[in-house]
Amino acid sequence: MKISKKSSYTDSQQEMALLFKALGHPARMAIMEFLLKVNACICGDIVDELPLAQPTVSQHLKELKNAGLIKGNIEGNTICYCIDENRIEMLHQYFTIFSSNLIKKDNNCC
Amino acid sequence: MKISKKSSYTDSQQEMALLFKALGHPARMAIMEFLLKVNACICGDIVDELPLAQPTVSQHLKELKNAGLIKGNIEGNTICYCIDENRIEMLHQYFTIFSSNLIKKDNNCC
DNA sequence: AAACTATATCGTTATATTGCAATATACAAA
DNA sequence: TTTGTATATTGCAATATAACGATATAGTTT
Repeated sequence: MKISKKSSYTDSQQEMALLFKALGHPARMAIMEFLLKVNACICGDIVDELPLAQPTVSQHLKELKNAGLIKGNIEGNTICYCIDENRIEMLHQYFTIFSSNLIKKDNNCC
Repeated sequence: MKISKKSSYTDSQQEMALLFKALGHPARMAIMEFLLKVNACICGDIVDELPLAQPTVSQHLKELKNAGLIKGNIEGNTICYCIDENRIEMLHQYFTIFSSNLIKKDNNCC
């Protein structure tokens, strides 16, 4: 091994990676955008909307929920899902900061 | 099969998913943030920075490059990598719009 | 040209993800 | 309480990803 090598990644890097990973599938992007479009919440309509079987949708919803990107609320028979605004704001902030750090600098290659 | 079922995802959903997927790994987040930190460009220093072997880093760089998140410039013996600002701006924009669409609405559940 | 340096590619192994049929759970309605 | 509806879980097969040693490529230096 060469010289140093950091042993691990920062908490932030790991947390952000989990968020991005959750968004890193077209079906989950479609779910997020569908939830955005239909405003409030929805449950099994997502199954009708996507070209996927119910268990597969359920699994994708679980992943989005684990990442904190959506919330689910049990209402009798159904479960009402909606986007967690805080998480979206977090992502928005991340790129605002990233972007402004980029602009300040000047690449001397590429 | 129930009623309709859209056959596929939009181009945008697929493209964004590819971007997020590329960012969905702590090593690649670390590379992006390292490139941001060191301002200009870097090549094999990333190998020293991360707890990964050279082929693994090379592979992660390739994925980031395929997603268009970074650019690589051959300079004699070395390759100088840097962030593609346009792609970052695209991501920033995405969440700006997403976020503003969210705020306008009022969830009636969750 | 030979040796060295930086990076990419190949081949392989281990692990994770995706998708779904079948089944379970839990509530609702009859 | 039986039937139906909505959702989750399980188990499995197919595929993708992550990591890395070995090796290839390409430029640099001597």
